[in-house]
Amino acid sequence: MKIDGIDKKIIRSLVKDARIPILTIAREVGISGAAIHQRLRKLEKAKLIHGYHMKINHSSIGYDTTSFVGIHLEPVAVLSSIIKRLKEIPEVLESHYTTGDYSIFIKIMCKNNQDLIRILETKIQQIKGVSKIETFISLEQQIDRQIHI
Amino acid sequence: MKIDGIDKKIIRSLVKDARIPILTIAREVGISGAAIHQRLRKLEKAKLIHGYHMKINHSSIGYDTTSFVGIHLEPVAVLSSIIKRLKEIPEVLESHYTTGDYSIFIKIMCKNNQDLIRILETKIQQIKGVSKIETFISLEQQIDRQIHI
DNA sequence: ATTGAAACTCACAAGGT
DNA sequence: ACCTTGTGAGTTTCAAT
Repeated sequence: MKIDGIDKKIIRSLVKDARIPILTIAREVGISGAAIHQRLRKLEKAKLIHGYHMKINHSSIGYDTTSFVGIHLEPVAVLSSIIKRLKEIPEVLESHYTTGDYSIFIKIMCKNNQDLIRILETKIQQIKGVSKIETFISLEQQIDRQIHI
Repeated sequence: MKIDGIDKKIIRSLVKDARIPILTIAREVGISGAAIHQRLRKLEKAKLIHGYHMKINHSSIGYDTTSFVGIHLEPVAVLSSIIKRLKEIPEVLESHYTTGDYSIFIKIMCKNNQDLIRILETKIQQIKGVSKIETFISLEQQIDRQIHI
């Protein structure tokens, strides 16, 4: 899959604002709307685009605590069944199988610190195979962006 | 700001697919397009919506290594100037000021492990005020989602 | 690959209930 | 808060280049 300068401009536009009209991109780039449309189909077909998503301001719906939790697993633990349990916890937004000190590393979003403690104690710690956890609460997020094309 | 069931349906639709036409949502919900349009304006005005973004399949553009890096700071370090330096590194996608072992916690996306090492050694470690870093490479991401409304 | 035209669909604003 | 309507704008397909 080759991506030229026009493709990059299309991608940059849509990364910034996924609801921008194709014709607006077309005018900025200087080719017809039909051409942009066709290129976009091509990019989607090549699976270069993962989707278009609205991002919610989580604090405006009462979710104010973002945290990262490193999870140590017991030697006998089965990863797939633990992931299945984690998926059932809606506050768990990301889960990574990692190198380093932990086996699983998750990003979790809770209403507040108390809510976080509740979820850690009554949900995460209860999962069979989880031995020790370590929590890092984000006091402030200064950077939030995508990889630049 | 009160959010009713219709608002939730609108939000869920757009979180899943930010380019879905308003009229399609209208037909699913069962009210007019103009009503959906008005509600959306209201939600945007209330800053409940952070934006609409296209998500790129990073591996299809050659970025295959996602990592988390815990950064220890020297006692004299100035946070704001370190963040400024981190912002200049395009591979740094998230930065959090955290409680726990580290002061700063970043998410970083690189082409491969060698690229990661290069960025850690020639960029992150070179920042004045950074003392020790600890790296967690994501071997697999099993969960990636937003908070559910 | 890109274009312009055609047919269709949508967004947005105004006025009414 | 919601609806209807109108119009300008956007989307999508397609034959032609």
